[in-house]
Amino acid sequence: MSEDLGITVKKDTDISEWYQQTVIKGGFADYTPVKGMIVYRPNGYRVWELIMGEFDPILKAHGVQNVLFPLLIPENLLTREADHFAGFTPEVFWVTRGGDQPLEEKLALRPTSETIIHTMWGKWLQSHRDLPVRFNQWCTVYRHETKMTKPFIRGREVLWSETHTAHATKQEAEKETEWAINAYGDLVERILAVPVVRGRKTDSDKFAGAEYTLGIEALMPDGRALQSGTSHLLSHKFAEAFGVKFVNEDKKWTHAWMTSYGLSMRVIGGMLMIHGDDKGAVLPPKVAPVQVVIVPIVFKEKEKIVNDATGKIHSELKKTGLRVVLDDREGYTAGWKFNDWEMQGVPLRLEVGPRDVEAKSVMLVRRDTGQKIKVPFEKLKATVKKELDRLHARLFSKARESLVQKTVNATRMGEVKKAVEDQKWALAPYCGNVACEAKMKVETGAEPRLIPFGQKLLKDTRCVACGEEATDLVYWGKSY
RNA sequence: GGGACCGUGGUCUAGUUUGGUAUGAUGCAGGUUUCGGGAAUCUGUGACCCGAGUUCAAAUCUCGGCGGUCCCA
Repeated sequence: MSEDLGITVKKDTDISEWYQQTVIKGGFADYTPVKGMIVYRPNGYRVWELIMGEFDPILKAHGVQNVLFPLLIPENLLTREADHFAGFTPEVFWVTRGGDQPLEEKLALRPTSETIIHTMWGKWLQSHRDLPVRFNQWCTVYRHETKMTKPFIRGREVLWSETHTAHATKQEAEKETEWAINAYGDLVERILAVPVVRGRKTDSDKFAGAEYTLGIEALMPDGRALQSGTSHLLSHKFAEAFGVKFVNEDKKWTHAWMTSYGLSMRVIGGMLMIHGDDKGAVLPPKVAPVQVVIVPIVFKEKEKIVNDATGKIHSELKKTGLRVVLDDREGYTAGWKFNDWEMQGVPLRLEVGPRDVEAKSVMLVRRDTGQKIKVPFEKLKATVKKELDRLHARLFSKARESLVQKTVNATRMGEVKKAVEDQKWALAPYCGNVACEAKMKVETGAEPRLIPFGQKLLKDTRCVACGEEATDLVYWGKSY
């Protein structure tokens, strides 16, 4: 066996290198000649398709309609809402030429689509009867990132779902904002087995132009937080800038209350980083392109009985709706195939050789634990289902334990600093003063990630940075 | 925004200091033989990121570009 065929570094030793190899060798993505833009290879894109497949019906059931707006946004629209433009302008890609001719007006590759969607709503919306309206698009957005890029985690081209809504009342819009962040949190936990904390971003970290931003954050094995979905209460600012108005029941023209929320393929990166091991990816069954792989162990003289058995198992399992592959490739040994599928993260493997066929059973192997279970033919379907569920549950509980174990309650700056050094994050009180965030960054290396929902501050709690009366508990940590 | 490192067949890699025929592995194609954790063997295949400069001669030295990785703000 050659050691450098698979993943050549241990996850604990060098997570950056490990992640890169896991993504590339697992067939999820690869670099392209375009800086910061990756290609989603079949394994990676299929994961995204499965995420879309799970989430799109949830959006539709909530009254969201799918649309597709133009990729290019004229400069004058992007600049119309001042905070929004100030926030995004440093990283906008501009199209300035058409063929040989310079364009009269620069066109931005959308960094996000509020400006173009609200423009059209300004034209279309007239009555309170038109509200609420909810548009979603599964699309790409573009940001000229100057920081280091990382496949799925940060790139210049991002695949995502962006949803935009307009409502008649602020209460409704606020409710929408909360609905979205909980929908994201539930989705990520249910299908990616990634536990998240939910809460509000501090003011310095909110979406450019929003009244406030809600977010979900997952914690990576190296103690960095990964923002995995955001939901913004835009209130009236955009409505005013783009003239999104309607006639209310009192016959008065009123601005609509807007929200927007987004979930990107970043969650795929987080999922890979959290669950993977030294052999590569470990995929939760709900998003695994292949859930079960059957590997025949073929011997010359017993070839036929093994092939008959695996063929039968394959077609039986397919009938149950599972995504199952029979690896009958010739010229590869069984051991080679094991490693190949493990690298890709396939949750369950069924080994079928002459010994198994004679015993009327198969050997089922769990990707997460390596555990081998001898399963009689007649119990196979039920056992496969059960083990897939168990695998998902174990991935989630392991990740949740890690989240709990890496969360430190702190009241002093030194404790936050220590937490960051230990590759953890800290929950510590904060007074709401932006100067304290800057101080924390310098002294501890940590940024405020989220103000979790449902935290009750004891009276007289002091800000971890300045010692003044605190207003919120905040997760502090490094981030991706 | 600042800094460091790197770029050789599809992949990994030797060679770069000291300029001169490019090393090995793996992969890939076709055979033979195998198959319970990356098997063996034979034949074939395939590379110095791009551009300019220095030189009789550049993978090697210089400059620029492109791309990648990491660290700090």
